[in-house]
Amino acid sequence: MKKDYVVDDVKDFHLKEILECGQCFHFSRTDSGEIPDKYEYDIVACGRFLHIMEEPSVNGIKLTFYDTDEWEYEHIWKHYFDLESDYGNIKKRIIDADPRLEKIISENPGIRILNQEFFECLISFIISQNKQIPQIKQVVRNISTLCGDKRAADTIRFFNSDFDALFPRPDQLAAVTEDDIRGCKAGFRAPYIMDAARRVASGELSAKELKHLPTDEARKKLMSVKGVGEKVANCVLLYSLGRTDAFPVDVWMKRVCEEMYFHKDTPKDVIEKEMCKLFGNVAGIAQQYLFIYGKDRKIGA
DNA sequence: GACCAGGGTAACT
DNA sequence: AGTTACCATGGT
Repeated sequence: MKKDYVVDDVKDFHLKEILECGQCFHFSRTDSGEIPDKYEYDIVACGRFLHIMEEPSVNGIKLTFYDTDEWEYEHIWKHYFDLESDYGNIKKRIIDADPRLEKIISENPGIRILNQEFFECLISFIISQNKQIPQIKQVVRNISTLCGDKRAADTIRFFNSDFDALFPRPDQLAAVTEDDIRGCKAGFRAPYIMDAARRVASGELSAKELKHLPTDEARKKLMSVKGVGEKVANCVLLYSLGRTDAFPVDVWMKRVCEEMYFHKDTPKDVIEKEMCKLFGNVAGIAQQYLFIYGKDRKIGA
């Protein structure tokens, strides 16, 4: 059994805000919630099962990665949780662009943009179209159970949720049938998922290639997949390819931006363009603070 | 039963 | 180029 790995005095970090702001779908809170400021989550990501705990500490928060060694933290989780980025500086740049964001950021100051695995992110946000977050999570779970690598029982301490498999690799998902995917409650998205899986499995579409392209060209290439439009492409760029200049506009962002900036019904592409102009290279991160702010307050709904 | 959900496509003007 | 019906499924 591996030891646990502890990281102390982490700033600008809150597990609940990071995981439950709609950027990822393969996790579950497992603690009772009875101890103030303590959180435990099971996360399935990066081809691994992780149980993680957050507690308050003197200067920031303390994270415990269970059954994790130093190599795994340094090479996998540090990047996944975006712990290399200076969110103090990022917040400053956002607030410089629009001082009204200071109050909005202060409502969820622990948000970070995860660096997710490309294939899972692509499929997850294809699923996301016209679905609510709890349903997206269910389909992601169903697809994992369908054809992902199974978790060996009792190998990870405190892993309490019923996640029984990893998200499938492209070849695993490409090998099942469209009806199998429909059986996962994917509905009309099933053929989209098959198309994406086959194109990634064949090597026609890859994270490595997309990372070398300018954001506009990478977006265009992603949108050549059936079922991937402007919004889904921007989510993949932001959440898995490190493009913080990508600004996804969903129903909530449309409502929030119309209330704060446009004061009238405005096309989504206009909103995207203007917000990118305002926030530049940190637009996608500004989007995340605005998204959860608007959703929590049901602005415009 | 109508309406909506972290939308996108195809078929219309 | 800009609008509109339709797409499965589950929740209110």
